[in-house]
Amino acid sequence: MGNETGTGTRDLLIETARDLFLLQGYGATGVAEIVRVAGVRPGSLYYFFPTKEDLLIAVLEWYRDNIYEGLLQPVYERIDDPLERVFGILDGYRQMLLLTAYDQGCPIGNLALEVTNSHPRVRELLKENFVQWTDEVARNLTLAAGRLPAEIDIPGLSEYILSVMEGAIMLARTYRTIDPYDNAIAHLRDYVDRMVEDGTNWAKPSRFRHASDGEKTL
Amino acid sequence: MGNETGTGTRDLLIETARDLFLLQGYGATGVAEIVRVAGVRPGSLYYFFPTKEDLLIAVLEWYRDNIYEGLLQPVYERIDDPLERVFGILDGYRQMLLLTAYDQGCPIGNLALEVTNSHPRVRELLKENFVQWTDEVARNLTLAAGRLPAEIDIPGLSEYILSVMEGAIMLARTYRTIDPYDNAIAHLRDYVDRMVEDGTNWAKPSRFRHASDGEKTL
DNA sequence: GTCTATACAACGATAGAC
DNA sequence: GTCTATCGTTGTATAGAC
Repeated sequence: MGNETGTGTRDLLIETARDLFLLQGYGATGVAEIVRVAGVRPGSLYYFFPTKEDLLIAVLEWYRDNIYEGLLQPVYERIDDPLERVFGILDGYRQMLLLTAYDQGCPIGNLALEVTNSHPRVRELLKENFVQWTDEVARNLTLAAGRLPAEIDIPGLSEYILSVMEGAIMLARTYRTIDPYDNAIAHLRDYVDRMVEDGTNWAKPSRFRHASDGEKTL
Repeated sequence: MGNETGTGTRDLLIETARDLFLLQGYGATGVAEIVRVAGVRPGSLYYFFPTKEDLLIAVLEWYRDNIYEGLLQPVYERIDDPLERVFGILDGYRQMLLLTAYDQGCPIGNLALEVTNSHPRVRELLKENFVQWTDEVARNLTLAAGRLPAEIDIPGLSEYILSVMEGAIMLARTYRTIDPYDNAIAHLRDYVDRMVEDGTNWAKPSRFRHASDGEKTL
């Protein structure tokens, strides 16, 4: 096909590299393989991306710019409750693990551990992706703030949720079973439930506590 | 130097590879670099390890066989309380992040995400290392069982703690700041505190709850 | 913007003398 | 068990015609 700007080829290369990086990692994916799978010649790739790292940067920018379509929208279509939307996002990663037989985890998490000692711009984009994720979770938690304790540190809790998810994916992929992921999310749910039921929370060495029972069908 | 069994060279190669894999990853570390840093010739390396992957396996076996000396002993020397020993282990990773300026995370976690789609024996050893870690945490939690709710699922909680730690290391290394790690451990502490103070826990959809106050200076 | 052809270094691994 | 020398492949990246 080919259009006047060559955008089609550029996007094709980004999407091909994205998929291969996700499956095999950045270092294990060769430029030759990318152009072969994309059906493009090396000259075209290096026309758009002077180095392989520039292609990685474009992939990370793609993830950053497509979080809604790829991650949030499918969940938000099914779920309205903001707190359940957070757990819906987590369930999305669970489905990915099952569908790919643990071959694919979190794209950003994989790259984070592999290339974090790399070029500054890459780390910057990894951070941007993580921050975008936690900001979205925080937005949902804010919408659910009525059910959560007033003094809750929503950004901190959001970041904690990301930590749990990334670690749980790591274990599930290593064990080749969903159990560690389900276990981790169940504990996370238990933790949030305690906050909801409790009216207290926060991880700082706060030790103020008061009984306040009550059933909750979160 | 050189002894009759060549064990010295073998161990030297394992330790050199271990350090380089930790700093740069498995794929990014070349065999040529390993032998150069170790001051050994390629012929010697391939005498002991037919392939690079065999060397990786030896490194993972090293971690498995040295968890006490490298990880537990320094903590257990300072801390006696079993529950605090768990948080002491977590603090060890915190010190490593700070001392290496976020260049080094968890050796097993790094390799887990990088080579988990690799040879079965490698994944098996990654799992052995994780299980050994969670078993040790579970042992400590069992010793502290008097303070924890009776119905607690100790293996599940131990695995959850590992998930939190691995994810938190990932974020701290990406952000190049200790904040995400401290935030995650603080939330974990809060969660455990709630169990200790509460007398209830467990992440299954159990919703039985009963008040039981009491101060606790964990 | 895309093509063919290829440069040049690094890769894992091996051969064979000692 | 260790040495030197090197094989064959793949890696990223480039040159220059079209």
